[in-house]
Amino acid sequence: MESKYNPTDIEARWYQYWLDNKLFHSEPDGRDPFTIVIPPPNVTGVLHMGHVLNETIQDILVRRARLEGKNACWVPGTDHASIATEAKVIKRLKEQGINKSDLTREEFLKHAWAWTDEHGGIILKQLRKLGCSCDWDRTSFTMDETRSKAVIKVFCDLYKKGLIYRGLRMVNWDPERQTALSDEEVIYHEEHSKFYYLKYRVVENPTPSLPSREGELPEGVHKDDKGYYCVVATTRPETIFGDIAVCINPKEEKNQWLKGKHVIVPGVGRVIPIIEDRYVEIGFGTGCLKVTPAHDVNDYMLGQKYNLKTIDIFTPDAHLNMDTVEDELQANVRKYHGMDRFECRKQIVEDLKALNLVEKIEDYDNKVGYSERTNVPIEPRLSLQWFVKMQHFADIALPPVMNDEIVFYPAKYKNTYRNWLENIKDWCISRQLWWGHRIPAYYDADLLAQTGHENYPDDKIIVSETKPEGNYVQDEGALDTWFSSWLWPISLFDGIEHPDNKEINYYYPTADLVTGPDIIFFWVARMIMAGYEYVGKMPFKHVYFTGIVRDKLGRKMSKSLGNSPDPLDLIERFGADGVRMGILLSAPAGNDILYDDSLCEQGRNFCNKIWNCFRMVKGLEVAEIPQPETSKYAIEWFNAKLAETEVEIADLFSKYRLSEALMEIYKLYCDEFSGWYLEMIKPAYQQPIDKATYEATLAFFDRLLRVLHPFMPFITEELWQNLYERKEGESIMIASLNDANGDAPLNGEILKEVENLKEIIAGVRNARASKNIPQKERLTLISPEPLNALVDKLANVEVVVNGEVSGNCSKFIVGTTEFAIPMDAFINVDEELKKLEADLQHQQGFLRGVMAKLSNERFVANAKPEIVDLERKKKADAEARIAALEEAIKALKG
RNA sequence: GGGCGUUUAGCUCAGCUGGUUUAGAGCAUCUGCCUUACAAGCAGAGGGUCUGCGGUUCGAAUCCGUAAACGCCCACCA
Repeated sequence: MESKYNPTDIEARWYQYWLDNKLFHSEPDGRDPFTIVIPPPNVTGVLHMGHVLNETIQDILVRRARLEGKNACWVPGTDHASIATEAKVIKRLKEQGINKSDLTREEFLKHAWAWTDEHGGIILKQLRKLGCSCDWDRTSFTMDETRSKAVIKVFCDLYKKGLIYRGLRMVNWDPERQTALSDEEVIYHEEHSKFYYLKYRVVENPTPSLPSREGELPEGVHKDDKGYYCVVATTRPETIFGDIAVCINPKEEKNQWLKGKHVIVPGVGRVIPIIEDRYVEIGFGTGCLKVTPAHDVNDYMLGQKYNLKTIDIFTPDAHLNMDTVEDELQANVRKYHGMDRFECRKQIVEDLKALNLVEKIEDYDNKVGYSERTNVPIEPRLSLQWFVKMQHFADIALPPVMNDEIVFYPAKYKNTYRNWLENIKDWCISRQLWWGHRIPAYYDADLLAQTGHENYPDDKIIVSETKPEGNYVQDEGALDTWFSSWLWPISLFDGIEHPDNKEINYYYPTADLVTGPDIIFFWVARMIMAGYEYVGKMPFKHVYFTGIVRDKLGRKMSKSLGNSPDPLDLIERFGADGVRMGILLSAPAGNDILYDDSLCEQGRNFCNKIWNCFRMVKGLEVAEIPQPETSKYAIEWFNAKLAETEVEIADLFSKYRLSEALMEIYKLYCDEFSGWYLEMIKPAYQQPIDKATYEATLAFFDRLLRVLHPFMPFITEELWQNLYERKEGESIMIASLNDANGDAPLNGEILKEVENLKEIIAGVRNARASKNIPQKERLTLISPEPLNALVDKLANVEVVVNGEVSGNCSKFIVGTTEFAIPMDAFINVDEELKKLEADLQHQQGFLRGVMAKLSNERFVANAKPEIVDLERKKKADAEARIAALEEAIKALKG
């Protein structure tokens, strides 16, 4: 065996072995189920560090459950990612010189499926490299037959229940992809923009009393050589073509003079009324708000309230459409026709400046909504869309999380969840896209020709899983991707089409969901809703929210920054086990993780350490010789240590503190097993080991491997297979933790004893280190009491009980016991004194602290008796130590 | 503008209902060692007035209040 672990071949070999033996596959049986459904990655996506974190955690949970004897089932699959995939397909078509608009829906879908087949599933292949133990036989796709049927059935069902409706609403419009988006798909960015103060001339003459003496105008009243005007501040001057009113707050003093007047939209010439509504905030801006009902959510609200007309001045791709402006004004606005909205903004401001209709321009920071997918500013747009009524769903989904039937890790996300559900808005589920589940709504073709979509009567819409007989046309829209995702834990087991089937009854509710907090609304909340609506039960019992993977400077990993390493490359360099350890090591639930390659390096080094432990153990020559007492003792101790750590790890698992569990195991291997146990039982150079010790050591190794296996599946399988003769088909994957645990009682006494021995040994090593005495040189250790022979073995000292302490000695104290190492040739009295005195000072300080408490009557009176007793013991111990130190110092000086 | 979270060693974090030898881990650093499993290693060491201020208490990193910094989520101020 090489002295370095070489993961590449080993990983490929064992993954194939697991596949060949169908060890990932699950069927319902008599065991307890443990189910995880994968958060389906985008079908055409590639593996990034976020996936590595997420999937590693899931694999750890699944593998652990398997070792615990549960029937673990991890269902993989991919998401069709409607808008993202459609964008990629369009981009590719463009590269081939094809425009989407030149294709029919069917032609486009052919291209999309071709793309999906070509790129789909790459990410699932990559998961295998990571070691993920998914049940690949169950691989699903949100647009495969079963999942699609479920989506359509649910749509029809909710429509029948009156929970889905069609309506003309102001929605978030993505002008790039030309589709509606849900509120959740809009991301707001703070932006440095401008506040444009525009002059709206007042048509009527002001009341004669208005101008004050000496030509001074009251606040809010403006006049120039062309007459009176009011000032409207806006961040979006390009929308003035759609202005239909100017709104003031009826209570605002400075704008009283405008009541009942009309003003002229600058540059456009439209005469519009001044309206009054308390919505306008007093004191903000000029107090005059331009009302553009077609292009702003609040303006739309005002428009509805005052029955204003709407003029939509944008095309679906957010270019100016002047055809909607009144004929008599066309001459004024025609030049803007077809302009891009931002280009138009510049132009209109220039033109208004030339007309002296711009009062001023100020810098202004405001929030602008961007499309999550295309990163283009959202245009609020009035359009006919499909919605899910959400109040019902909020009502059924809130209580189980708030009362911890579904447990969130970390719990802080309960707040976020509640906040969203308590302010729930209806969910816009229709998208003007082709790639996705087509909305199963049908319109009578003749009637539609007469009415158009907007005026088509609702009661004539047929919503059906199959196309109705006759001349019907189907709705052009597709459904939001999340409308299929929210069914995922149910539809994976065909629980929508066939409720009560064997699989759904066995695997549902699933055990854990592992996902990022960024999709708590998109996905987690909605799955809970669908779960209760369609199965009547929660979809999962625990939700583990991972953090966001950042680089070591704290920046989010992104393609554009180029700070995201390629996981496959990392696996190549450090091994999958190393990468898994690296990503997990500093990833407590909910905290962002600052990724750095050095973490994977630590993972790789750990693999190497385990590898060498194995080499050492298997390299031992076994002989029929008596077992040394020290080995017997070491075995007894390590048995207790292992049992203690196993309990600790189980506890950490139950709290989902996986990185801490891994750290415990790491220390168990490196410090306890390798650093202490193996040194304790190691035979002298080129000597054989006795059989009993050897067997016990192999058994320990077996247990160690099992407890580590969920974290590092490959190296543990490799070593486990080589530890004993194994039969074909055997695997550590399906070994049982319980078998390995045995029923080792926790021997607390020996654990304490060995900690004490370790301190004594460390004391000797310390003395050696500071005096530069090599390990080979045998020393004498004077002890007031007999010591376990392990001290001799590990510290290379001859223990003399109550030997005479004369001449120069290096002294140290463990607990309250003083030890001395005669070493007159090497001693430096000054240094030794310094050390002892420092210790003495520390002890005295400590004692003062204890005494302060004990001499405080109120402490003695109020504190719990056991606490007081403890302080008394501390006092006694400290005093004993101080006495020992003082004596040692005296002897040294003497 | 609301809400939530964080602030402990150079870095990343534990420290659960206040008391357990005057704060722990891993990494990094420093000092010795190529010691017969492992230099991707071993043995040792240094390093923190627990963000500031105030309070409760016999006793506070821990509970309460307050301030600051950072982060996240939500919200229609043009």
